[in-house]
Amino acid sequence: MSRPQKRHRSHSDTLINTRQALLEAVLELINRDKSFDGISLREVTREVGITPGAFYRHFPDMDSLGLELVTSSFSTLRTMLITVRANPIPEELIIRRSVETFVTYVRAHRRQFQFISREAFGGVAVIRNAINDEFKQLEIELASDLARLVSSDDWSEDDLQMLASLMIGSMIQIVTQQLMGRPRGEDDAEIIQKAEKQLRLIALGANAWHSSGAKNDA
Amino acid sequence: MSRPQKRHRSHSDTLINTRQALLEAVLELINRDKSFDGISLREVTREVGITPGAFYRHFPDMDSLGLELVTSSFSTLRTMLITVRANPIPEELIIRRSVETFVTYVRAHRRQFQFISREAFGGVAVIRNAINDEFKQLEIELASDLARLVSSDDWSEDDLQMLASLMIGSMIQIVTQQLMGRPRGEDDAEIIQKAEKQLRLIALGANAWHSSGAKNDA
DNA sequence: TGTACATCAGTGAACGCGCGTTCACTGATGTAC
DNA sequence: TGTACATCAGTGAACGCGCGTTCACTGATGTAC
Repeated sequence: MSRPQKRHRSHSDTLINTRQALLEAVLELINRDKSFDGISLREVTREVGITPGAFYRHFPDMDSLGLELVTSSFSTLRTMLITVRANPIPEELIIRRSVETFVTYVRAHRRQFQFISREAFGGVAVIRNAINDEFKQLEIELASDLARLVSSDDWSEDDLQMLASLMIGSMIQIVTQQLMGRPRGEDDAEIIQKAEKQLRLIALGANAWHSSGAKNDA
Repeated sequence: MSRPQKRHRSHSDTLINTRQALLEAVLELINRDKSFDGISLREVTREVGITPGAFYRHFPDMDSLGLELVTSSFSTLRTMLITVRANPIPEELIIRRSVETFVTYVRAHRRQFQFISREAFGGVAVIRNAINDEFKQLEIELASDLARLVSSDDWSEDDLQMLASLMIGSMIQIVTQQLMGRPRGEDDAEIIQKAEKQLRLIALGANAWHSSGAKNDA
């Protein structure tokens, strides 16, 4: 735990560092079972080791800090998705490898994913909405990826959107289940296996979808 | 909004009523975009119109009140699931009717479902864990229901559990999407259609599952 | 029916505490000459 | 290279406020006789 600063820091030292430390302090406090809603500005500065007033050199208020955390966390999430897609994988293994990458990545960036999954439904409207806008965006991107993968005249735009939403939804479910388990989970293997099965079942459903006429009798 | 009491209430009047009012006040405050974590005892008593000290006549602390809210909300949820299963429905319509019932029920009990979906991933560990225990229980119940529906030697216990978890997960996803939309949503029809499609796709996947050998190559 | 008494939900004042925000300040750094 | 000055992250004290919890109390009700 950090002690109060006894001397003034140089500003080239800290202009970037303190700002970063404030962001990370919030992640740390969320990791210790707080809601963003329940974290005080003073707690955050205490964690970093600066006086409360110094907070205002970096952010106008806590909400602004929270919004920046949303942006940077989703940037991490996007990096992961690019990683997943970049590796050319034999079709046979695409689901398993994707799930493995995903679960590994979540474990490596535990606190950011914890922030997103906790605040996606949380009490601070401005942050909740920002997170859900980002998820909507991910769904749109995934839908356009899927359009390239399937023979697209079998799928309406609406149905692709629906499928993308189901997949992102399952992904969210997997993360939250992983994060809910005990911190240093070695039962990752179990989660991977379950998630893989669920995605495989969805893939089977998608396969059957375009040939079943199910899309037309709604 | 309630005004402060000017007279003492009789205790037969209130023994039950004030207690109920405290529970509902928390739901109301959550509906106004707070996290349980960010709601103060004084806010709750102010909402009800009693002095802060009177809170302790009904609950030892806020956490106890929260846990009771979990219990009563899940009792509402179970009642709904019984409603869904009770009506004998032609197989053809089972998904559509279930989704319709579900969405209607969620709208009618908006605040309780809002509480569950917000606090399921929220910052108060004791409440988050209580909610997730309840969800686990629902999955087990659903899995045993499914065991009766499918020819059960085609499905391992593990896979039934996996399917139940996927279905409950989709359900949660549907609720949160519905609650995220604007309060008096007339776009319920749109949500119903999307949710129905997603569950139909999962059903197709489940159908393909036992005949595909997918369950064996994990 | 009338009276004395026990029960107990709610009162209101008090407490010490942590909160967000403000402000004049300090002192290390980078820059201009 | 040495000096004077501007910049600005962080200080520390102060403010008024809402918080959770305690406690002796009040007064409406139900009950025993």
